[in-house]
Amino acid sequence: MRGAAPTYLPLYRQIKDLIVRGLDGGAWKPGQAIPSEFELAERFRVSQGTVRKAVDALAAENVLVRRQGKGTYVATHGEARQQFRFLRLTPNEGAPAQYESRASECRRARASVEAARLLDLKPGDGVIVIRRVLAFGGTPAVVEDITLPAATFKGLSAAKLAAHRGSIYHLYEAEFGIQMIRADEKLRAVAADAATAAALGLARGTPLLSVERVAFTYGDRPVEYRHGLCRTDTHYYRNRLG
Amino acid sequence: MRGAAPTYLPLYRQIKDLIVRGLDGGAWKPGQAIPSEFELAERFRVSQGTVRKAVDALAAENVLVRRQGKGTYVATHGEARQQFRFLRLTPNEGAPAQYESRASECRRARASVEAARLLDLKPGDGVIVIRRVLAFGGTPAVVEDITLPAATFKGLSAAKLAAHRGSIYHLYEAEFGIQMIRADEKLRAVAADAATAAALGLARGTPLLSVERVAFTYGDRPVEYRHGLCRTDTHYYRNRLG
DNA sequence: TAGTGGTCTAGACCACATA
DNA sequence: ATGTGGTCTAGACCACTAG
Repeated sequence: MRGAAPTYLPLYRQIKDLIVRGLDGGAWKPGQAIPSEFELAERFRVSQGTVRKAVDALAAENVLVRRQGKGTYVATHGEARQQFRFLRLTPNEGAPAQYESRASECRRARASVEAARLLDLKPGDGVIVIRRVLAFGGTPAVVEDITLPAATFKGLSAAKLAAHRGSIYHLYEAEFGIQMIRADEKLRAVAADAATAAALGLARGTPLLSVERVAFTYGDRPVEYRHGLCRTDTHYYRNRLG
Repeated sequence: MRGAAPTYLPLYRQIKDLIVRGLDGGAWKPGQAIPSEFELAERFRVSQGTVRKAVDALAAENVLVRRQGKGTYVATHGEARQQFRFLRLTPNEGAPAQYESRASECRRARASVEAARLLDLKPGDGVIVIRRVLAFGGTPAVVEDITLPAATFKGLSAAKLAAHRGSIYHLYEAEFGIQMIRADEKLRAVAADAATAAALGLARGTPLLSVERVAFTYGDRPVEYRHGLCRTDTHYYRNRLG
């Protein structure tokens, strides 16, 4: 009679979903405050404690940010503090460095079978492919290809990439209203091919860290696929397990 | 007048610390149930809701495991379910594979400056160094060196390693009462040296994923340092950001 | 001083596991 | 039927921010 799904959805989970729907629909923009807990409680006809539990869950997922005495805010990639949530590359010595991004290419293409599967598209659907190089302190360290659904990122161009200051996720947020919430990555060690070696100023065959990423927005909708190749002699990929 | 530390510690945080101290002191063993929320509330002279919040925090850190209708249990590395919390290597196709561990070496040594720093020891303190190979489905895939404080793991031997079934963290838990809670890792791509290449049946210079790990027990005490080299043609290192 | 999130309590009731 | 964790509520008070 009963499947694997829960037999009922707790009230605070329903409230959480309502808040996410509001965020997804643009009711509250990144960086802005959402209504107070009591106001949301009144709106949804539940107690403030139930709203609190829903907001707690979203804060734990870094979707919302609580600030005592001020309010609860929609997380944004435009803050320095959030900058390193999706950037795990760290210099061997010293603090997380600044990086400069240079996009060498931004073209239209058709989704490969693989890209279509990962981005939940149909093969042949329009995509935008960006190739860029990340440099830390002037030294090129990462070459990556980013694949995006053209329908979602209509109008994205090399000029826009060049004009934007800040992380590319901030650009997605500011220009297209797309919030990146989480990502899955697959890491491998590979040998640099000739083109990549040249771009990074390394010998062909140098071991590089291959990072394949699928990033998701609200509701676990995949909206970005990227494949990066990183030199890891001057930097390492930090990770925390637990 | 006031430093960066909080001006006070909420009651539920104090309760949380008391529970951790109990776990650290062995009051409740891995796999066992801790007392019910009401019993803990009575013992600590607080309300059940306050205990709940403390337990919630520990469950979020995977230190405790809640089971509705049954009780709250101390997490253990002896369960298949917890097996993959610290094992990120995944076969390209199919489900997470079984792996076999073969320790080729288990010797006493003196802590290097580096190991001493990472494990919070004094240089020259006694350590145990284990070298082992992990094989997935019969194919060697990982070579790693594990460094442990000798004082904490007194009596660890090649024989014990060979005799133990299950993960090495389960061995730490079962034989030495050491619970691994979390770990920090540094990942790099490196070229296989001659010895590692031979051990893995690969050509010298093959790109390998280098994984340096410091693992911590209760109270963020570092008790294990390991350095692994993994082939990543048949497997990848999975990671989730967000 | 007012408004927000943060803590703490107490009690009622629901869902689940076990006997 | 009983005991456990899980949800929901209501109210009081604390800590922080801003005007």
